[in-house]
Amino acid sequence: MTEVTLPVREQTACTDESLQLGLIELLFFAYRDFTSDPDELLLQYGFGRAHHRVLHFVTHRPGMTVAELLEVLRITKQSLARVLKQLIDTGYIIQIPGPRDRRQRELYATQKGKELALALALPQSRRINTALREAGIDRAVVEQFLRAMVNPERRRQLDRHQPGALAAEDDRHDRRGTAR
Amino acid sequence: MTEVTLPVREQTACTDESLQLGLIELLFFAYRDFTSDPDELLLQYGFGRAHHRVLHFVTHRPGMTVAELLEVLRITKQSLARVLKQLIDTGYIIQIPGPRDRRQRELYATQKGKELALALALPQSRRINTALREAGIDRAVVEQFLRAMVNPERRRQLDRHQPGALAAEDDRHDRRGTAR
DNA sequence: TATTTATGTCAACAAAACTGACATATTTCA
DNA sequence: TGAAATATGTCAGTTTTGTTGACATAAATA
Repeated sequence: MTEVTLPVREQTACTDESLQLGLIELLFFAYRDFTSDPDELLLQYGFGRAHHRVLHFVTHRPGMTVAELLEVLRITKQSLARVLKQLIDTGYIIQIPGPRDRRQRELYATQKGKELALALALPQSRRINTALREAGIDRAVVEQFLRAMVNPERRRQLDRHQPGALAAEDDRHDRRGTAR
Repeated sequence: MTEVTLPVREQTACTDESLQLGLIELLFFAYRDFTSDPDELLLQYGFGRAHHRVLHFVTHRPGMTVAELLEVLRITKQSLARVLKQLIDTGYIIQIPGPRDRRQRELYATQKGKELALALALPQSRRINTALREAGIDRAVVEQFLRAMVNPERRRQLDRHQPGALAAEDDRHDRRGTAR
């Protein structure tokens, strides 16, 4: 029964650090419950988690192009097309031709879309706030840890697109400006 | 552009707490990168993430029954059957009839299975350790937060099955003992 | 003008979940 | 003991969400 607690020799031989089995499992359980929060609501709208993700990013990065959305979600355009089309057809998202480059489609959440995005964020936000309070931990501490868990290449994006930070849009416009 | 930072009125009206948009996104990005760590390895073995999860829990809760595995994973038996059968057929997991109840199948990882489970845990563990170091945070703090993120009903299971804790097996045997 | 780029779309496919139905062996209960 | 409940396995069909590959269109760019 003791040898099931995984080979300690290999563990120390490879990394001289502990195998974080506890945190690995906790991440699984915590994330599963966290994502299950909006599920019931999504079901009522006939949407799935893929729709949730698209609506979230379009709402919080208004004016995002299709290419930018693909890069954030890391899926193929064919995969995105299905859910995005549904969100557009049902009036949660609108597309407008890019003012500088008319090939691009800038994406915006409608009022209806913003309201749904908020309704989906509320239970997740409540879970996080409750957990922070119960554990007696400051938001910034968890934020630091999670940020460090993200691949370094991706962290730049996070800095540019802090939800609520307005620098993001300006930055995007700058890039497109200099590209001409 | 400012109204996109979501209706502050509703936010305060509902919960008097902040909408944790930053943490919601960070959880998405962090978990995605975290789960992508073992992907390359899994691909080489012709397995997917579903196999990873099954192998993980069978390795760290040896003697688990099919029913217990289903409860932890929260999937249907038809869904489990497919991946479990593959793991058994390829010699990563074995089944033995429960000694007390011969209808049950107790699941055990083979040596081969334990080795793969370890190899899959290593990159995830490394990411966690690096993140803790970079953020200068103690493991216990993150553990407290993640535990509080899990649905309260589930936390009991976590206490019984701390990876590395040996009380789990005894507990299970006790339960089955009294059931007769 | 020719090429590249941004987007859209068609078709086929795969992983991993689901439901519903039914079979078998074993245990439990009246 | 015989009937009912339980643990597991399996067949068949469906859904969601991802994939590849191919090709079309409009707009920008060299």
